[in-house]
Amino acid sequence: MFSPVESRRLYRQVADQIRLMIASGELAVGQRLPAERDLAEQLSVSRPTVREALIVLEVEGLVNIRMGSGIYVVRQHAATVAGAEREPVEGPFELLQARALIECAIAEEAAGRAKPDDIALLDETLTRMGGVVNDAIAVLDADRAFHTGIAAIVGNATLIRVTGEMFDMRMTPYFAKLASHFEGPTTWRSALDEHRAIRDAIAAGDAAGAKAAMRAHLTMSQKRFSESFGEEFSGEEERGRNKRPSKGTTKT
Amino acid sequence: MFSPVESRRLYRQVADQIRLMIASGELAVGQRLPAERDLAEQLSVSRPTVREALIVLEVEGLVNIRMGSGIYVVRQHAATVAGAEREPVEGPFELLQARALIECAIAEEAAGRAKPDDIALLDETLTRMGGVVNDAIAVLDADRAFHTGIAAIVGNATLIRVTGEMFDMRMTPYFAKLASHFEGPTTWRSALDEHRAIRDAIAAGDAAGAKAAMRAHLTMSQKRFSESFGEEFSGEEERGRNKRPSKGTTKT
DNA sequence: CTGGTCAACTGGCCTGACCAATTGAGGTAC
DNA sequence: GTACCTCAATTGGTCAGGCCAGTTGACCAG
Repeated sequence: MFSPVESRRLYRQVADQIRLMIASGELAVGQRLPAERDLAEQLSVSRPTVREALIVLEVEGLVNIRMGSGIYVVRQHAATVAGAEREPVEGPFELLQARALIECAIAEEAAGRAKPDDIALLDETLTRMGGVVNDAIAVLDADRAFHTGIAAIVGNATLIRVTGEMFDMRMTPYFAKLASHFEGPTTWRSALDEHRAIRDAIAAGDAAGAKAAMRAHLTMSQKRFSESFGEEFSGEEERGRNKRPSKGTTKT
Repeated sequence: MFSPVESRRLYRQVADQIRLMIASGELAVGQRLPAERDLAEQLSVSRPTVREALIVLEVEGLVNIRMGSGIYVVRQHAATVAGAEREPVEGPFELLQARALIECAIAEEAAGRAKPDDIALLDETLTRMGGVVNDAIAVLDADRAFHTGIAAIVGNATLIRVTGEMFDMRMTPYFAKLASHFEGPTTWRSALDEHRAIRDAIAAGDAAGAKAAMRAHLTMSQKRFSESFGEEFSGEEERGRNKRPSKGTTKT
């Protein structure tokens, strides 16, 4: 049943093992897990380690921990789980491709629904973005606001959230490292122009145009990205202390 | 309604506090956090509690814990968080609408790329689904495999993940409780028929047909849903950017 | 200046204990 | 007999202190 555990980030291995038992159905949905103390004994680890593993599963949404009662399986499939350790799975290009497909559909839909208020909101992000092209952090924020703002026009919270999540994924260490090389006032101004084209198409109610403009924008992003791919790691940023990305710090 | 407190667990309060400091920029991206022992002292809690909070943030992808070195801020936006009892899950209706938009675009794209192997994979999920319409859990699994299988045809890991995540969202306690009332062998057989229509359109390379079939499938899902419990969601319709309290049941 | 060693961090994990919430069995009043 | 109450066992939540292992940078021999 429960087998002892090996090495390397113990609580994560414990989490993996329990996650596997849930996915395989060995632990059915709704079922109560053994008590923390029992789990610790059966896995030959200490209770704090078991607790840490269970907290991981709780954050992932797989189990529900109820004080004084027990730990219950709430669903079978490991859902989201933010970035952390999945960089080896999805590369920047893959991400941009996915965004192109999804955000094009959103832009297309938004073109038929936009009201003056919505356009005003987009304009706000555009002017804000134009004023901070030299601030790497603030401009990213405006960029994000523009993309989620389009999703907001459709009026669906899920779309807004998914759009934001995909945007945030560029913040993985590996991605951010690359981005720091090709992002600059010049490229941001290009992106801003493309944003304006999208905004205009949506404001005009031109669904096909909005879709095309969004596709062009994300395609260009991809292009700007690949052009600076050759010189991966040439310099370090201000607070960087010579730490290579070493893309496997927490991969399991 | 009764107890808005929920008696927040300590490590979650600590996690919230640190998360806030990151979001506000007080802790910049790339910066190293104080050592666990120092954090424990500054926050007047024990080190295990700090550790548990940091593990939460690590799973969420906000920080990167490096053994022997320290804890580093990776990114600023909280984003995802699957959320066990996180009620901010959008309503079922909203979710299906988002899925319609995104999965239609995916189906459209898949129709132009499907190879025999891909179709065979879809067929496998269809036969499997047909054999277990009476098993509430197994049929859900086959359903999921079909939808992610279509995303897999496009060959983009991000799309597969997003599709699976949106599907899994129906597993929230609130959603699952409602679903148990309208899901049955009959409705599953209807869904299976709609799946077959999607599969046929993709196999035929008919992009527009695949898109239409997927839209029909998710629209029908929505309809089946609202016919049994639709009254509860009659208020939220398209274009409705309301934020329904919809406080998810912490316990069922 | 170069290369290697080592000691002071830092996180990883453990033992053992006590507190607080939940829950159900058993007792009491009606 | 039923309804309510009490209370103790069970379970998660938190704390304290300690040792081990990996990381890092200063220091010293060459």
